[in-house]
Amino acid sequence: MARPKSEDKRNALLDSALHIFSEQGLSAPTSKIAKGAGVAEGTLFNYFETKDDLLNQLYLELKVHLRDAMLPGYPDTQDLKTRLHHAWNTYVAWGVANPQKRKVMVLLMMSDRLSEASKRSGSEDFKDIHQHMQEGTACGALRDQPTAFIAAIMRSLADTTMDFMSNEPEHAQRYCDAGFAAYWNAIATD
Amino acid sequence: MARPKSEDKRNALLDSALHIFSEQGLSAPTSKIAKGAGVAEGTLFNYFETKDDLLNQLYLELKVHLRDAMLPGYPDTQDLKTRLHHAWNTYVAWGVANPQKRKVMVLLMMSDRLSEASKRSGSEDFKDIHQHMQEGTACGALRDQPTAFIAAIMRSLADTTMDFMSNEPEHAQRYCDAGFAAYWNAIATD
Amino acid sequence: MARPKSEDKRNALLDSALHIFSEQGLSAPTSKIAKGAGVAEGTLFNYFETKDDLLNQLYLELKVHLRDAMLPGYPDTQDLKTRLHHAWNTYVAWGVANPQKRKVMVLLMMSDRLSEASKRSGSEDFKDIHQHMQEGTACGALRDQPTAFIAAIMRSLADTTMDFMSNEPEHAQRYCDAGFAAYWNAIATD
Amino acid sequence: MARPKSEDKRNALLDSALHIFSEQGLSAPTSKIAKGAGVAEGTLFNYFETKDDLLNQLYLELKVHLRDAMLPGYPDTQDLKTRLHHAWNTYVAWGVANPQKRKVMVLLMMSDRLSEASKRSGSEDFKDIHQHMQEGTACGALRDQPTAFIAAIMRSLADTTMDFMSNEPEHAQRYCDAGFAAYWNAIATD
DNA sequence: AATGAATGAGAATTCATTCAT
DNA sequence: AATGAATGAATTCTCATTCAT
Repeated sequence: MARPKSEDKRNALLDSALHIFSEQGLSAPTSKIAKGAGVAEGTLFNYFETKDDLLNQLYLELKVHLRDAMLPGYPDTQDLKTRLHHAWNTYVAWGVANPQKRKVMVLLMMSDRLSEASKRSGSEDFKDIHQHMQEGTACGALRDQPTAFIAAIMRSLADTTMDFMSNEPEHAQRYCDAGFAAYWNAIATD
Repeated sequence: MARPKSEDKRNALLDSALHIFSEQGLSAPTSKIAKGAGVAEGTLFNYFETKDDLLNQLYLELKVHLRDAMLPGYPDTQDLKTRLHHAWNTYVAWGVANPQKRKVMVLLMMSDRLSEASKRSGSEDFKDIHQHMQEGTACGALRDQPTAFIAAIMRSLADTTMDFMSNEPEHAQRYCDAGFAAYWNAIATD
Repeated sequence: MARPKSEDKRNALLDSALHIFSEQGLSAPTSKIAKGAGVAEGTLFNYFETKDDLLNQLYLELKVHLRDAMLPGYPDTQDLKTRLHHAWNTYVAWGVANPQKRKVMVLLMMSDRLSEASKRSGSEDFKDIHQHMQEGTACGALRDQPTAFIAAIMRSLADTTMDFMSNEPEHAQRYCDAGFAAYWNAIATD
Repeated sequence: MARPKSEDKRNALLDSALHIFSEQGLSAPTSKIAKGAGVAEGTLFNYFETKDDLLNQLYLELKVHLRDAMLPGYPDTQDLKTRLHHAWNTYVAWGVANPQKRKVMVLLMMSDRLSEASKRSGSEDFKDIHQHMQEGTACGALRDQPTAFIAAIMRSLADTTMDFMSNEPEHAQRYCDAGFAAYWNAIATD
């Protein structure tokens, strides 16, 4: 009875938000997002209570999308380097394939518009991955540092690497390899 | 003396902008900035044509400020590790001492409101420092990568390090040391 | 039975409107009214063409409700004072027992959203009562004034009285008696 | 320096608000009020922080306006009837001369948008007048009722009276006199 | 040059009403 | 008839910028 709230429209709105935020920043007006999704301005607020709600839900979608890109095929049983390499490669591949998603994710994390609940839920999504990375990191320069630090360093190195990959696509592979080599050297001792 | 526009006021405006942007983001209204500087709303536009102009000039000021913190005492003649350690230490010291400046600098760089001219001019300021870092980096995992990459990696590692230092001040020194060790391992081979 | 639109639903809507308007004023959204009645937003417009139509019909319902509270047991054959006392007592009793109805009735009358037809129809309902009050008012200060004026004055005095009764329930009876005494003195000479 | 905030504009806004509210109710849009005052939409918010602020300030202006109409020439030293007659006459004269002000005042008082502070301040304005009315009311049907009740009754009787005066201007004087006679009979015994 | 009032183009929402299901 | 998603005009308020003083 009545039209069901369409998952398509919700996705169209999130997708439109993604594109517009990546181009114009999070201050882009909701009217443009609605137009980009092909719906009326008011319709956006049928799917998201407020703009901030849209922001938070978009964040969670992105987190899940990234996790789903990183989790499959995780070489649980292999040694640390192999596991980290998998994390590195899947993260970089995701970021290179989804530059807008990566950019908006950063904008969101810097924006102070994410609720504590969203942040928690977003971290929750990555519990598995962090656990996979955790075991056996205990060597090298970062021997005594918390896993969060190791993970944050991977993230920052990978992000920097991706920036260069995007700017010089012809050297993308070289940067990717060098980036991981640097990361591995940074945290471990062969 | 005969200069009509007071340098003091300009500085007060930039300073106020820094504080307000660091607290409220770049979308903070110009009226608040003017108030924080103790001048009238309209006066701001005697010193900066537009809000974007203010943003760009603030960016350049921050870049120069950082460079002036990193350049003096540079151990030109010492070996690479010593030089990089100096860069690391001065950068981290600056960031820890000026968290607002660091935060606003990041906000500005992510904001797509910086003109190409500003970005170029900002890079220009760091030519010297990059040159100092450049010589003799040719070893380790990043042997064949451009200095810009090496520098960007330092920046990202240092930024991550500083985030942890701020969050856990009691372990600040440990993070700082571990961060540099990681960096050095990342790029060089002893 | 064969009636498609349910009288129950119509009543539920009017009842919900009453409660919500009394709490939030006439600008309360129709969606809340529908929800309060346990029907869908759109259903409201199957029973009332527009919000204004709902307002007008609610007004008429309230008028009838009040009349039905005042009419039974009217001491037609008694003297004026007795009749007016009956009118006073039944009106006050109704108002005290139905504060929401009284409030919304006032809101509606002040709202300029009642059609002429509704106003006329509402007055029509009170023709009998006015007639009952009319006969033999010809004495006292209001000797030469139209019954409508006498009735309006009763209404305003009773409303004021009820406001004080509500605010000071412990003195309700005193106010009620004093109010009627004042009214009787106002219009008649013993 | 700079344009001073003009008292004229503030008055034009309050005046425009008065006219528009009296015709369309308190839900009339601020844009119409601004237009009616001959200023830009945004200008309204230079003079009144919010629409509610405008409402509250308008209320206070009206209260003061009424008080200024009732206070001068108050026959302090005369007997009660004379004093009440003065109050009655000045109030009715004000209401008849300013039907919009009277209507909007009622709308405001019923609106639940007045702050406690405004209500208090509005009452404060009438302290003198209430005091003048107070002394020596101790007789008649309302002998034992609080002054507030006596005053409220005057107000409601006078309002009703004015409604009839407006509807039948040719009998205005008759209604006015009859109204006061009714009031006096209501509360006192000669 | 300095001031701050004035401006008006947005911005995020709300909501009566329509209409596909 | 009932539903509730979709609509888009309307609303309050913000803010970069202009301009009279």
